[in-house]
Amino acid sequence: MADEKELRYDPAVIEPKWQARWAAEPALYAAEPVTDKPKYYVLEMLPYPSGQLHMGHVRNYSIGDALARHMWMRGYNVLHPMGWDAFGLPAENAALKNNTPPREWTLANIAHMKRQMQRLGLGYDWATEVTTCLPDYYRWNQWFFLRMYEKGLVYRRKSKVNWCPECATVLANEQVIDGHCWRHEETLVEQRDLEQWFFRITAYADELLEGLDKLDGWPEKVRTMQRNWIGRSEGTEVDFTVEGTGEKIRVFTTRVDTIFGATSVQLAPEHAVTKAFAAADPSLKADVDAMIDEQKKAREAGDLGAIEKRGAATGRFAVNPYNGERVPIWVANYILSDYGTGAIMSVPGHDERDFEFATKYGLEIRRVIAPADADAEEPALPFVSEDGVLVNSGAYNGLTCAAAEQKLQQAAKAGGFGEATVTFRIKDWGVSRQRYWGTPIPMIHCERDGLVQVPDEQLPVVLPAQVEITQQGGSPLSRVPEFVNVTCPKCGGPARRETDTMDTFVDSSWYFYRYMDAKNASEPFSKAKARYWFPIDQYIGGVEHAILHLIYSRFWTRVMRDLGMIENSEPASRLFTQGMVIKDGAKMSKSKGNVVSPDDMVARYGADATRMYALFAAPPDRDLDWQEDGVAGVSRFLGRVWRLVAKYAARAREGRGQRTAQPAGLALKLLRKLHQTTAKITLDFEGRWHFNTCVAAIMELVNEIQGADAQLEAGEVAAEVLHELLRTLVLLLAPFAPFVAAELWEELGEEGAILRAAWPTSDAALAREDELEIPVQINGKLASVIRVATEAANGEIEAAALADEKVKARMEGKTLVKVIVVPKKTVNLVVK
RNA sequence: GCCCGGAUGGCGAAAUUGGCAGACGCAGCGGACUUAAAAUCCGCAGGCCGCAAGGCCGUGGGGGUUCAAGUCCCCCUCCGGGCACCA
Repeated sequence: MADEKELRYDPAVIEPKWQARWAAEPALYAAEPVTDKPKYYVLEMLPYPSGQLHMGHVRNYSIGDALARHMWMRGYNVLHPMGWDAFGLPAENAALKNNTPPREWTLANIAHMKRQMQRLGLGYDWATEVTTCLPDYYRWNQWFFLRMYEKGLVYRRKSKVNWCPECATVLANEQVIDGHCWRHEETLVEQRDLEQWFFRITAYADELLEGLDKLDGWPEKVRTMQRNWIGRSEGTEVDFTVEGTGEKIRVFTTRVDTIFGATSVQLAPEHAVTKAFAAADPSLKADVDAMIDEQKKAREAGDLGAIEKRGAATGRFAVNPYNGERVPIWVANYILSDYGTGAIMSVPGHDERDFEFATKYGLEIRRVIAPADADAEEPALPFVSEDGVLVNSGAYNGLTCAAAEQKLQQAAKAGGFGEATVTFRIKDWGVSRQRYWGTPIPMIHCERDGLVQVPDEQLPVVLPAQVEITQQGGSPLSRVPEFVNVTCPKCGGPARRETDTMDTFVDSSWYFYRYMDAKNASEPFSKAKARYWFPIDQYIGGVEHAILHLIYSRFWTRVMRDLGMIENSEPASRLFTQGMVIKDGAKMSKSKGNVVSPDDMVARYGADATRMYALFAAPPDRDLDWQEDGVAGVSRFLGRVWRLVAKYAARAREGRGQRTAQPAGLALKLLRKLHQTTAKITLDFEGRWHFNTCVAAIMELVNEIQGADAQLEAGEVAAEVLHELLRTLVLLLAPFAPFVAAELWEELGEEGAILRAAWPTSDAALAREDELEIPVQINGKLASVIRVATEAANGEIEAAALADEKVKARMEGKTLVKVIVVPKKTVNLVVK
């Protein structure tokens, strides 16, 4: 590299060179088998193979790769895998558009994106690659489905489901955002009644909620979102009896202590009792139909709250089981049939909404809760409080709300007209999809035997290759007779195969368990490996999966635990959600035309500069504003590193080995900066993750070394010092710019891969400054700066401050009132 | 409406515990090198006043606590995200 030409930093030369070397040496990035070594599992969310990496991916993977490389250098056994969330609708759309089979399209995209990742120098263990659309993976989806079916965690039922006309399939609740399809932001989701397969995620609702409290390595934001989504609500169900018919209306309430104040019962428009009443009353039916329509429209618009509250009296009455009182039954347009029991008791005295409704329709408003403090003035109604005592409530008068709730629940239970209960907002996970490109559901419909499981030995149920993809309703698989027509495994008679496929979120709910044992043909993964590798130490991805993928994964992990396959209850002990990549103030998107292609960046500035910029431009948890000039700046910086190392590499090599002499002068100054930088970066990797300032710190270090170039040229610094400086600099750079680090490592004459070199340690004694600059303030305003010994006593600092010329000048004619010395920080002179 | 973030130079940002606001980089300006340009290197650079020394102002706005506030407390504005008739 002595020759002039090679002094130029050219990523287009070195990056392909190392890319080829790494490809030829896959063991470099491979995890070791289960050992005594401490393990570190760092995982980035696997991408959907759309065909192109975008900057959000680059950012996500640059963070994960930096961490993985750092942990490798810290001596951990690191698992750092990558895979493909490869089922899903875009492949079918592409098939319609280009007449390419989904499988071909998907696999070609994967091949391309894998090359992009390799070009970026991301250190993945490709031997563990998982591709969810291949039978060796999705057979285990089927296997899990059957195990869950056996445990009653899978069931089939007809119900109201979300239907996206654009996708021509059903969506899970989690995939409906404000009434719109999560994939088609413009498309309103319709409600349809369909027979569907469900996973009983609600069986784990309580546990999923409680687990959040212990997930302190997860962002509070994500935990809050999940808590809201699960929406646990403790309350009481109580049966009111319809006068005349004796029919029961079960209401759900969180405030059974206010039940003596119930002055009406209100039904959802779609409640079964409503339907019965409406059938006998044409004018009521018209009202109810209008309300159903209203709710449907509001639901589709994603704003149920926008409906103006209204109701219709049914003319019927219901009896309160606690006091035998008869109250009118109403139908109201804000009561939802799918929450609680679809019926409520209305207590206008102690609930804002009920108060509003009762006022509108002239229903009775009654006080049944008084303030706990008997001397307090009677508050105006509605009085919404749980810190009161009951009044006008018969035998329960005088009890606190909490005590009354208990007694009332006991009475309901004893009287057989109700019980304490818990209601959740979360619903079971609808997993049926009427699409082709997904995991076939391994069930068979037999006329004689009903639902029959596909026997394990017949797995996988393979997706047929030749299928006509259309936009018409019904699964494309239902039009493949060879697929549909089977013999019943039980009776051997003719039977029909299930033609729905599974939601692709099934694939991503457990893929991270497969990596550690990706080739296992006899089980999803080995239990021993799971015990070693799980939970994931650090999971990294976008916050957009806070509810979808991350709640399904937590559910699935618990299911596997209860199947005896793993011992952990949570998939990941730490979660990091990186910010979005934006440009010109908006998230990058094709429609906004502000997309920056990673390929372009790599071609122009190299992978190192692109990745390092992604880490440098903002802290990883914040949004990042992409500015191409910034990438150019990072590229220039790498060029400076390159020239610096190249210039002194020969001399540094002469100084290989342990530095012995106690450094002084310039050597001390430079080594001090080096050890300070090492300490700072090491600390950041341990949790704070401000990689932007890590890069800045390396830049400062390089500035300092380069600033002494003339003295270095003059040989003022010993070869061993030069060696330590450059060698450590390259090590510090390695997690952020792996190509240039690898090249310079070799240039410095080091043997072996830099990834296997030990992360540098900081010598605290060397890093410590022996003199500090201390600002001197007068009345809190900066007056001067003094230099004192680091360990100077307060008295010395004070004396030095008072002796300072500038300070003296400012103190002229003033009286010193008080002196505050903060060691190593500041001196403040309070004067009058 | 409720819950989380956020607001700092022309721009991206930094300030780990309350202790020199603006590190690092971009853009800009000046200089060196060059026939010239690019590249590179050196330097300047929050605003206002000033030839300068220096002074005053300054972290969305208002108030407060403190010797000292970007940082803590109260109120408000704006931006981003999430939730929202949930009984």
